[in-house]
Amino acid sequence: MTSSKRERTRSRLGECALDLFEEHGFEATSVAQIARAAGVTEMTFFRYFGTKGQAVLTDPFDPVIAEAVGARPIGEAPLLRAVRGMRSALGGLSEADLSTTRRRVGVVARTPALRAEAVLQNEETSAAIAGRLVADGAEPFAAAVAVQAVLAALTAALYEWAEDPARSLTECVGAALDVLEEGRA
Amino acid sequence: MTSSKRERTRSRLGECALDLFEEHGFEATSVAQIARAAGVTEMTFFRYFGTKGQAVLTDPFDPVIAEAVGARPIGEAPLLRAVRGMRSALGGLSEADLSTTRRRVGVVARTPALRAEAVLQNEETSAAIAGRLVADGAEPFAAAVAVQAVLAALTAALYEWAEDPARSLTECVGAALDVLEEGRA
DNA sequence: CAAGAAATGTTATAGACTAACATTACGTGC
DNA sequence: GCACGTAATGTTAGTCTATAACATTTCTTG
Repeated sequence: MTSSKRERTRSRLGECALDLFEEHGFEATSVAQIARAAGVTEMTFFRYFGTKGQAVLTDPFDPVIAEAVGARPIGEAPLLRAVRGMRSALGGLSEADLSTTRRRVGVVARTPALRAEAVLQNEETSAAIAGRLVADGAEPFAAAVAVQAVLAALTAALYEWAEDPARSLTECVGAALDVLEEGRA
Repeated sequence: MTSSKRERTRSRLGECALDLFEEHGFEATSVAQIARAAGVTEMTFFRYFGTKGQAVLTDPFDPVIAEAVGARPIGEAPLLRAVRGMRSALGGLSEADLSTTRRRVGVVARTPALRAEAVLQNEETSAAIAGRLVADGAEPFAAAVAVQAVLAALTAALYEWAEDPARSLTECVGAALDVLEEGRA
């Protein structure tokens, strides 16, 4: 009722894609297979996802982070603001509802083509956050560098989290951000 | 004698690809066009470059950096060691012989698919540098995070350098590394 | 239940890449 | 300089991602 047909088809495609990618690997599963598993046509798949990879590259973090970074005091240096904003953003996420995210990130972590495609996703997040910093007076290039560095650290943390079942998300991300924050002179 | 046939064909393909990418854009030029311009077959192109993008993704920096990072004192924190090693590595490059590199980076900077593919190149560099840090006692995850952050900053600097003809390479890279090292804006 | 809109299907096409096999060009010893 | 082995290139055929134009079905709402 609350979910339209469109939403249901989309999530069904996403789930089938994730299942197949985990079972056979990303490269070894074709869009036709995914579509068939979801009961639709190849064409329909591409109406929902621009590329095969985007079926697992939907990032739930992106919207949250920019806001948290913006909430940090304006006086802080861009790098610190980005680091600390991200830390608080991820602290608020419950580990529970992240299980499928973990599966998705795991597939990405194991697939070169997906790791590559993921940076395009990151660029959008990056631009949003950097824009926020610039609006508060930061120099554009410095802001861009700071944000990209922090996102690189976050990405490394996500891949670590997805592949080591023993570590929690906040643990991995926290450790990664520590490297950036403490490594300063 | 100085250059085998293989080497000549390879560089001819690379030059033709760069020319065509600059003139028509990466997406709008087909491998068939590149091959024809270089006087060979599509098939031959793929014998030299695994993908269309690799024709312009040959990175001359990768070999140099790992060594320079390794040369930094072992006591430094991973992030600082990576930052300072990279700074000294690029200081030794002459701005003169980097003109085609600048053209290549420019094409990459303007093309999403190439920016994405470039990270796979970066991963190899990253692994080499991180390996060096780990061999000197750094914790693996911290080393990986530090190196990836520094490479993200370097990449941002390279894109800036390629697109702003007024700025020098050392200037761009130096400014980017300053952000990581001092956090200043 | 009709009528418009949203979702899906059909067909056709371009282009990146792969594989198996045939052919030409190269360089090295004699 | 010539034969011979090998490296380089060509040929052909195919798979798969992605796009476009057009037809058809399925929802939804008055």
